[in-house]
Amino acid sequence: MPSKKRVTVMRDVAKLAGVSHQTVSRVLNEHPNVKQETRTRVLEAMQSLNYRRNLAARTLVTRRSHTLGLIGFETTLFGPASMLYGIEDAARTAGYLVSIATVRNLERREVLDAVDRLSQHAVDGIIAIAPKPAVTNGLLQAPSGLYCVAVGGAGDPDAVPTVRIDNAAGARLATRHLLDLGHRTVHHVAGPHDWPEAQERVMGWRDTLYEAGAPVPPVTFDSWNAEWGHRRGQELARDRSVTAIFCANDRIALGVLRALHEAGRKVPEEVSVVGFDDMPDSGFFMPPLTTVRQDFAEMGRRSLTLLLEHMSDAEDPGPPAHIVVSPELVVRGSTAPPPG
Amino acid sequence: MPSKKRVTVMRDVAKLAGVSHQTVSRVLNEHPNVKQETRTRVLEAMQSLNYRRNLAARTLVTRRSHTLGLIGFETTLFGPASMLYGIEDAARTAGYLVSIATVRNLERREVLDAVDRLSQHAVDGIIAIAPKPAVTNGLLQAPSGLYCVAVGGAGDPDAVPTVRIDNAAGARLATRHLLDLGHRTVHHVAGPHDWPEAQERVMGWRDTLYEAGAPVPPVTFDSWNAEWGHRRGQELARDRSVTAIFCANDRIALGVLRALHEAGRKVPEEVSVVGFDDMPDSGFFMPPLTTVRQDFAEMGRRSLTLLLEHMSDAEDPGPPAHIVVSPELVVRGSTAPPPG
DNA sequence: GTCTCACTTGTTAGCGTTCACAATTTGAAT
DNA sequence: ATTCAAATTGTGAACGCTAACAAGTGAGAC
Repeated sequence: MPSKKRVTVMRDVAKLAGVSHQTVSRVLNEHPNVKQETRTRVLEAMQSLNYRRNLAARTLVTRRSHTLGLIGFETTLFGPASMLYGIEDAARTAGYLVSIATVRNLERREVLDAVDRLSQHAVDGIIAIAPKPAVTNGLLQAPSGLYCVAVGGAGDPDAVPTVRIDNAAGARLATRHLLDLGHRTVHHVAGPHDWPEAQERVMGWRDTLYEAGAPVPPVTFDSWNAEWGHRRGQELARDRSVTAIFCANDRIALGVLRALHEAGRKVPEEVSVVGFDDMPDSGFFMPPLTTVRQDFAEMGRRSLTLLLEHMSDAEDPGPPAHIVVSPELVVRGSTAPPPG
Repeated sequence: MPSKKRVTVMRDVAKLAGVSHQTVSRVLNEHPNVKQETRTRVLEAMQSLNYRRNLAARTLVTRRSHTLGLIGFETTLFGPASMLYGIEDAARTAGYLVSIATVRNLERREVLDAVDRLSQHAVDGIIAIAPKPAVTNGLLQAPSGLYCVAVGGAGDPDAVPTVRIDNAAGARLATRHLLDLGHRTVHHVAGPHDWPEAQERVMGWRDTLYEAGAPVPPVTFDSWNAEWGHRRGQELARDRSVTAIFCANDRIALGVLRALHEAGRKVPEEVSVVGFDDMPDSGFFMPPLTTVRQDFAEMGRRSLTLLLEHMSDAEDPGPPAHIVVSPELVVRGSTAPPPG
């Protein structure tokens, strides 16, 4: 017969300490009105029995699971993965566990399904790594009492608290940097059309050109990967008037860099290139990439703080709060004054 | 007074359907002996009341939370992040939610702490993304009844079921490829000394050289990043006899590539370079990187399967099962026959 | 008709906490 | 000593579910 020893439970601790189970509970929850002596006695009993409280029981009665839900999309990429890390890091110190529900696409059904799974498991709140509004809209369907926050993309700001980077400002930083170096204008390789982040970067770039009175070259939206950068880079390489290219992210920049190299156009002597994100090894591209850094982990941490605040503002449903994080330009070797 | 509407509970469904709560429970758990007609009636009632069962209550009585714990290390990197994705993906289809506990270092305390957090939340099993034995050893401290599996690194094979890639085979593939191209020998830039994965790759590489009767150049262990590759690459670039370099991962390869470029040594005409991992954009390095691909997501999925099997083998504690995944060589543009 | 057995449903008792309230003790003020 | 409030502890009753058993139903065999 397999070992059938019962796990220690509050009553066992109570008996050993010579108190009632309620007193044990009070010690556990740091209730003020427990005599110091009793407290230590209980604590010792817990220690010696190696007692751990049963969170399921606690959740059942308090309706709070001390678990947070995370809805993630493309979490294998550096950005989302880092946000996840930041979120988990902050959640731990706040006494929460994080459960994840990744969505494979941004269809409404998939998102609702993720919310549903999380809410069945009684998460106290949800953070969505939400690059597209679809996710946030899904969140709104969440059963009332579930607090949500969107991070790292767009959400309807009137509906959900958000943490996002100032993409336009980042794009301005990059564009301004290139113009300041003396480039007549700056070309842009954009991300996917339906991602607000991609659009915001386009806007920041375009506005800066307008303000500087520089001509605004046509943009094409496509995707976030190196293949697209390579494809678009080949076109741009053929145009000898192109001297500065701002890419919507570092991966695109990698592709552009290669296309330029293949076309025999030197970076940064003939063409300058700027990325966005500052991925771990961007500093080792050829040449080292000048880029706009965003601190993903910090955004994750901030989003957790925001969620916790949102949760404690239970009775006071003011307008949703928003945090906008400022990006930072990292100048490396891929930018220089134009030739001639 | 804030809205105080109670959430629908099993009893409500039972009343509406005109049955007992137990019958509702049976329908929910797909118990065979429920009349078809009753079942549909209950199902309809659940639908119309938008009922979701309270998993905390269920967990309390069944002692199974349908949640799995994941202990992760450096989850922002592509490999671990992809495993996490694969695990979550498989867990979802198996009806489990995944809770994460990342460790910031591999100290014993940190790992024990993570296990503790997860077990308090009553996870049914734990998967550790465990690059170093420290993690696995921590797992062994887990309260009995908690099933553990280690993935993507080393664990004591006698103690815990594992899923790992055949690192030695991957290294052999890479080395063999270079030797077959006609290189006299192959240099290796290793990862960190205390990572079994790094050591296994060294062994595979060294064995292949031995077998081929090729000289075995000295190796240096250091870390997994591009900076190390760059540093070591500069040394190797100075040695004109070096014609082939096998790097312990793609990031190192990126650094090596740049060092060679800076030293004016052409890849692949003068020096061939091979990586390991096949990161998303390795195909857009300059030149496109020949590398050894490992399917991280698949490893994640396999580890989940293994865990589930392990859990159902409750009464039959045979020796731990192991899955070894074979890597695959992806030939791109960074390898060619030696000059001359 | 009645007996048996399989099928279907209902009843009761927990699972391990916390909550609300009652009961007791303490300590200082009268 | 007496009193009253504050501090401390204890007592039941939930929380929403499943397990175990009891009970009712109907069909087929005699």
